[in-house]
Amino acid sequence: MRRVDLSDAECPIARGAGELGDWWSLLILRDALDGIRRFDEFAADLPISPAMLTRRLRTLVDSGLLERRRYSEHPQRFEYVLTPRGRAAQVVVVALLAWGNDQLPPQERAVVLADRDTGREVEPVLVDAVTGTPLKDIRLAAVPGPAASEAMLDRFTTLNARRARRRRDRGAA
Amino acid sequence: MRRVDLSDAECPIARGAGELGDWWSLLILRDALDGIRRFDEFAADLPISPAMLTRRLRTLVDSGLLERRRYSEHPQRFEYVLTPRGRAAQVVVVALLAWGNDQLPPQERAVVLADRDTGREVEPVLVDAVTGTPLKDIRLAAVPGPAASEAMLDRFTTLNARRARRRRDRGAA
DNA sequence: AGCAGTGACTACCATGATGATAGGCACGGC
DNA sequence: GCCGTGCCTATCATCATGGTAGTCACTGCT
Repeated sequence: MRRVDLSDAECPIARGAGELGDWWSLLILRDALDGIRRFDEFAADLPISPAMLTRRLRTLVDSGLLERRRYSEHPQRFEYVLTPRGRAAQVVVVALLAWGNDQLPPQERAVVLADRDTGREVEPVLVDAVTGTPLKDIRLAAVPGPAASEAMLDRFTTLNARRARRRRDRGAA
Repeated sequence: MRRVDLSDAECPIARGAGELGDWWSLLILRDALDGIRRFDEFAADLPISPAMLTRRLRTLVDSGLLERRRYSEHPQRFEYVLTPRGRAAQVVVVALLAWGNDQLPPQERAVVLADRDTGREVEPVLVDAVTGTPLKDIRLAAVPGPAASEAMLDRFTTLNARRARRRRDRGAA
């Protein structure tokens, strides 16, 4: 599928987009998080052709999000279970859900999240881990981290220059 | 691009995957959130061909994430700025970043988030808006919401039956 | 022994998306 | 009148997608 390779991109968003940035992968991940494991279970839940499903499962296994595990010896049967990395990708799936639900009044939501133990509905928000402030209330900016390369630093220099120029232009106008 | 149409899917994850589920859209969105607006700015920042960029910008405008705005009359010049819905999609981009950074020790991160006003680093986590509990500490389940259709209810019935069966099997083994 | 059924695929193929290159077009400045 | 800039569009080979049909290794029923 990939014509452009993002797997070794420096930016984590680009890498993430490379791994999760196609709808079948996201949908399969959603199903896996819902407890679906077997080929025919995925096939029954998604409007996907078997050929496509085989391909997608393989790429997800290759990128370490799913593990192909034999659950029966005779005949050989396999199931696909989430790896820790795959389970961690729940943030992304939940973010997608939150984004979709945010635009709907509560009565119009077809899917919501709940605590499996207490049954109480859960409403996901992104906050800063340190202060607890919702990220919506912060003017957020991506900045270079400790491991940023020269090219990455240049990119941010350019971005900042552009921001400053636009501020000036608005001020002058 | 779409061979399967997810735009009117009931599940918000599927709808979201339909709109953001390809890597160029995610990357363009990232750039837009970084303040990039113009065709050639996008083109300079991404290894994308002009034809592809035109197509992607158009689909993002069509799905209401970007707005094509004229900023110069003579000659006509356009820029692409985020709509409110597009800005809201920041959750997804930030989740992608958080997922990628989570797997790296802090010194190896090339991009991090910061508060633009205070300059302090921000570490994004998903929590429940009501209790403030991090979602990682909750056994989460998707459940049908008020607007769930018959088909959606059936899907969850099947999922629950499967979960119960597996619990029994494990108990019996 | 024969046969339908299940689970998990693979082969094949038409069609459509992608990405590269090249070109267009409207203007402004020299 | 010509060059450069900004923003695209045209064309086209190649690759990915999605649909249909078939395979293969069993199991269990008759």
